[in-house]
This record gives sequence, structure tokens and C-alpha cells, in this order.
Amino acid sequence: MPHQGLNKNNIQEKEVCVCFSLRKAARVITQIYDEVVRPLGYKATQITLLGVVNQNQPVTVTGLAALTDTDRTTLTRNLKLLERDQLIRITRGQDRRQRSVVLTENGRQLLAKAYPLWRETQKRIIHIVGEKDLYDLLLKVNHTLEKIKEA
Amino acid sequence: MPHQGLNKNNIQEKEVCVCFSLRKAARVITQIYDEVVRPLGYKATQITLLGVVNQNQPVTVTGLAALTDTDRTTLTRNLKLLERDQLIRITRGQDRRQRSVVLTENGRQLLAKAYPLWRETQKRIIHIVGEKDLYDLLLKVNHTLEKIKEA
DNA sequence: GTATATTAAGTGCATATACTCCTATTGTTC
DNA sequence: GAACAATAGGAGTATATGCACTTAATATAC
Repeated sequence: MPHQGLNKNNIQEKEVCVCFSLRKAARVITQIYDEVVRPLGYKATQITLLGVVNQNQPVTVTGLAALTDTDRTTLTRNLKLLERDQLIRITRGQDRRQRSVVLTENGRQLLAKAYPLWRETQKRIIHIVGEKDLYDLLLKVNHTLEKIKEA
Repeated sequence: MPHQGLNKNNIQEKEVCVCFSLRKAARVITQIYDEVVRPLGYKATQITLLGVVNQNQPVTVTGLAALTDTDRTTLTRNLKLLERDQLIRITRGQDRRQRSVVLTENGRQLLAKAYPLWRETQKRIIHIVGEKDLYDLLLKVNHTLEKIKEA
């Protein structure tokens, strides 16, 4: 949406759609990060996923799903692309139903290259938005998600 | 990412990635809205796009791209699905390069059905998050995007 | 007025995302 | 320990998203 509503005085006012606003913000910010990591040949989402694996390895598909609030089947496909490029290795876990994901040396090296680009971008955004405002924003985002998951 | 960094005391601390956080939030919130409008047979993004058309018709593809911060080619495809289901009508503009998008009666009726569902969801989220907190969040999101576009 | 630049839009390709089934493995119950 | 439930994961299908490239129409320069 956005949609129109009526306020107490029956005067039309624009009401902001939570879904639209957040998706739009995600698009805009993703563009920035995508552009920055493009020289590496990957998208921000892929580097991100690699980073999550790095900090939680070994990790299962369901584990990654919980960490990223992403559907398992989405991760299956996203992981397959990283595996194809030998950035991660996927093996069967002790529980034979599970798959265990770890970074390869290639993956580690890619992350090492990505890190300074990422830091630069974070700094750039902090510089534009202001450290406190950005911090507040992300805090609010996380807080909001926590409340929603509780409910 | 998220990634790890070092703070002033060289103690490892998690640094929040703007891109990851916003995409995650968008995923979580989109799930909620998708679930709500599922009985209508459409996704939240489609209802959203329909709503943007409704409030700006007649509107060109590039116009919608600017309104939603979406790539033009993304809109070409998303609009095609709405056109297929006769929710919108796309005609050539006076400038023969442009395409003019308007809602059909079908589209108007679908939006009318979606509106109460959308309102209910907004209320639900307001109830969970708190009106002031949510308002602050969306304000911060918009403010942040504005600053980024200026830069 | 023609050559060139700009603008609006679309195609091919690739990735991101999630729902509905489906299979394989593990856990539970009796 | 066999029947059944629960869990981990994947395949098919569909939409969302954006980049590089292309085409068509308009605007501009001379």
C-alpha cells in the first residue's frame, strides 16, 4: 500500500505501510552494499550469508534459517550457489537428516576481502545518517522484531 | 554480514550490518502481510504495488520506479502479472515511449477487499510494537532514506 | 532539418524468496 | 521393536529484484 485513511476529524491523511516502508528501505540499502561488493563478483546477500556461516560454523540449514529469519528452502538454494563456487562445504551431520555447513579457505579469503569494503560502507552510511540516528534505527528495528516474534 | 569488529579496548564486539538488519526486518514483516492477504490470492508486494498505482494513476513505469525505489525492469515484470489478471490496464502515453498504468474495476475491488485486512494488520503491529515506537521507527527509516538519497 | 544525445521501456540472465508438497531420518509410544 | 509422530531437508513452482544490453521515441545541437 501506502493507503489513505481518515483521522479523527475525517480528514484524509496518508498512513505509512510498515511492509512497504521496510521493503523499500531494504531495496535502497541493498543497492548500496551490492554496488560495493560487486568487484568481488557476489551480491551483498551472498557475502552476508557467508558471514553468518563464518560466525556460526558448523551450522545446519535450519540453524541458518533461524539466525536469518529466512525460509529453509530459500537457504537450500542460496547455499547451493556458494557451494558451487566452493566458498562453503556442506556435509552430512551426525544426525543424518541434517547438513552441516562450514566455510572453505576460499570462503574465508572472500570474506577477508569483503570485510574492509563492508566496513567502509558502514562508515559511509554512519557519516551520512549520523552514528546515533543509525544506531537508534537499528536498535528499534531489532527491538521491533523481537516484540513481533514474542507475540 | 554481521561481522565482528574491535572496539576501543580491543574487545571483540558484534557490529550490526545495516543491510542484513533491514533485509531481515523486511522478510519478517513481509511474511506477516503475505499471510494476511493470502486469501485474496496475491502477495503483499502485489497489493502494495496496486495501492501505489491507485494513488498515483495514471502513472508511468519510471514514475512507479521513483515512487517505490524499485528498478524499472522489476516493475515491468511485476506490472505484467497484475495486467495478466486484469487488475491494471497499461496503455501508451502521449509520449509514445511511455506506458500509462491505471487501475481497472477489478483492481479497485481487490484493493477494497485488501484495505480492511491491511488496516487490521497495521493495528495488530501497532498493538504489538506500540504506536509511538512504530511511528518513530518508520519516521527514522524515511529520514534515513532521505539523507542517503541526498548524499 | 539532420545527426546526436537523451529518455522510456523491455529482454535475457541471475539471484532472492517462500509455499506446497515430498523423502529420509530420528524420536516416541505402546 | 513395530507403528506413528516429529524433524531436517529438498524439488517444483511462482513471484521479487536488479544488471547489462537493446529498441523505440523524443529532445537538442548545429
